[in-house]
Amino acid sequence: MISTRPYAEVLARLRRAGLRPTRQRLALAKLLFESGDRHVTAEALHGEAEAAAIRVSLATVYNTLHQFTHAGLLREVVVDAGRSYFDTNISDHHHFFYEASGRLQDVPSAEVKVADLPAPPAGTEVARVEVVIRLRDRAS
Amino acid sequence: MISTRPYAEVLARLRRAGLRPTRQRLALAKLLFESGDRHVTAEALHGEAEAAAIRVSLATVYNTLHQFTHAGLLREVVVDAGRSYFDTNISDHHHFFYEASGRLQDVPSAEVKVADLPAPPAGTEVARVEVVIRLRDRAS
DNA sequence: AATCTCCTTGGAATAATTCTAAACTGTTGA
DNA sequence: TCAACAGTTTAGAATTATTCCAAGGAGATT
Repeated sequence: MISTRPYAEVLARLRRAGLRPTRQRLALAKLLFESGDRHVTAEALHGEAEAAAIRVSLATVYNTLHQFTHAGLLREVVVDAGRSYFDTNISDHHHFFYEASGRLQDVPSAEVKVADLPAPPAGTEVARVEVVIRLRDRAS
Repeated sequence: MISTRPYAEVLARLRRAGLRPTRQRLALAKLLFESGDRHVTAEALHGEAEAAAIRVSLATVYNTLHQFTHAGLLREVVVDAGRSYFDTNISDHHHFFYEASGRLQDVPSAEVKVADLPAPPAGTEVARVEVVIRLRDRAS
């Protein structure tokens, strides 16, 4: 039964990433990774934690999101000035961005073909190619 | 002679965009549009203006960048959390982003092929497709 | 030149994020 | 089991980028 060991899975995930499994990290990891692919901001995750009666400071939420990102558990996506989104889907994929609502949505990499990329300038290498499809409400 | 009417060109550009050609807008437009394709932040442009002995407040730089963007003279590019870049190249193209230095560089749209875009969700239309090639320094 | 509207300004306000120093806790080794 | 260390968390201050505001200034039109 999963419910008898509710933290086993996220605990293993943290250990694999070499992160000390503290209460806060376990709780945040649970929120992040146990409900499918998500795109959260620090504020939003902090709000969820509060709603779930988990006491975590906003600073810790920021720390944790960045640590998870460095550990490869999350991906940071920048689409909106002055707001960072963290994506629990770390596989190769792209995004729809709803400009009106600020919502992000995954687009499987299979549904977009990016070809003929120019060679990276000397001394650099490609860290990632991001495709953002910005959507606006259709007038009509 | 161009030098006898140094503002004629930017003045015409502002008029075409329906923007009242004030001293500040003229000066900023000159900085922006008379040296090829550029990617500036508000702070950077404000610094340039100061260096050129043009007295403009930072608030006006922000106002102007947004007005130019709405008028189609600039394009806003978001690649870096908490920092907006304004691109004087408004033609269809993409970007290299040097993560180490925060520099942006144009990539002609002809050099990247994006195909098989998924259809935009119902009620929306594609405002723009942005491809950002994130570069890191090559370790070696 | 009068007038109207739009623009610019400095400074305060806001928002997102980072910093800091002190208190706390998971882990390790005895 | 417990001491002790290193890594973690915290509240609140600090920082950064940007926006807001109210008042004065300046293009445009007559």
